[in-house]
Amino acid sequence: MKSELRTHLPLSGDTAFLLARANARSLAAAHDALGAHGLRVRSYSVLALAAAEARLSQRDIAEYLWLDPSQVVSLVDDLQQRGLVTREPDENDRRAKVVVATDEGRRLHRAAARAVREREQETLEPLDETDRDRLRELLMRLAFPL
Amino acid sequence: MKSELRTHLPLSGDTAFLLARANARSLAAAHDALGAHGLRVRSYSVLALAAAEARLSQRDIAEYLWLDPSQVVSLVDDLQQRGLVTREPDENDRRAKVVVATDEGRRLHRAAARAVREREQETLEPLDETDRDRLRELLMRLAFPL
DNA sequence: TATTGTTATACTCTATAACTATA
DNA sequence: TATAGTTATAGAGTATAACAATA
Repeated sequence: MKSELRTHLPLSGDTAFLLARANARSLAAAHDALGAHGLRVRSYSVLALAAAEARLSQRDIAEYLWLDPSQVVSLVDDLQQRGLVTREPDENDRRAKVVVATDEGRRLHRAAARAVREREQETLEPLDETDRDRLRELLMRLAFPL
Repeated sequence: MKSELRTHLPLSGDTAFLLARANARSLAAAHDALGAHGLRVRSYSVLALAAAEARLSQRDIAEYLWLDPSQVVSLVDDLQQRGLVTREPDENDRRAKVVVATDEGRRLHRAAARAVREREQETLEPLDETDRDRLRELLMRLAFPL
């Protein structure tokens, strides 16, 4: 990078810019780690929610991942065709469909999650353990306000 | 959000996920603030670099914003057609083109930057001043490692 | 009437390769 | 041979509106 930039970084006053750039590095690493498992960031995220205990509907998943419900349809379609998740009827609401990971989906999720965590260490390398915890805590409050 | 989710948040162990979700909120706010000024996040970012002192080439801009050089072409095309930036020849390298903001471009940038900063306060509302500084410092190290 | 999942469509963003002019 | 800018293209992501089944 140009030396003038190093000394006076444009946009660095905008937290939004720093977030975006840090996120770009992080996303690239995650995408890279997931490729070997046949997943992308978004399909991995949906699979992770399907593997959770909460028995989430497609609507829940859309809200949690900040996706449009129509996007969740095709993501679940894909995972279902690969035998990684199933759509189960919600007993309390016949409109809703609960997305649940199959055994194979759970196995893949565990392996992929491990890969993501390992690769994440590189992105987080500039921070020591204390700073990583601090960052997670701050991001948590931004990501889930209230 | 479902109450089970509030107590045990899936994916919250992945810093990448927290970054992505915080960034999604932040991006939406910035996009919203910029709309009134006829800018998007990416065109605003390019304009901000053109308004900086460093006299950056398109290549510099691409690297700084994590964009492909070919994307910068059309972003600069658009800003140039609107009279907000000009392409100036680099005296030291006749291949390169320096992107410089016009007076009108500088005015728009100042107004847009103000709007982004104001709107950003809402996103950062869960954090007090000390935490905001801490977050910026941590993100800076992730965004610009070395 | 409102909500869930779905389909369809258009638009933006991303990734890649090739070309030209310069270095 | 390598780099800066450009063009072209395909694929992924995003935003919106409409519809059927159900609440």
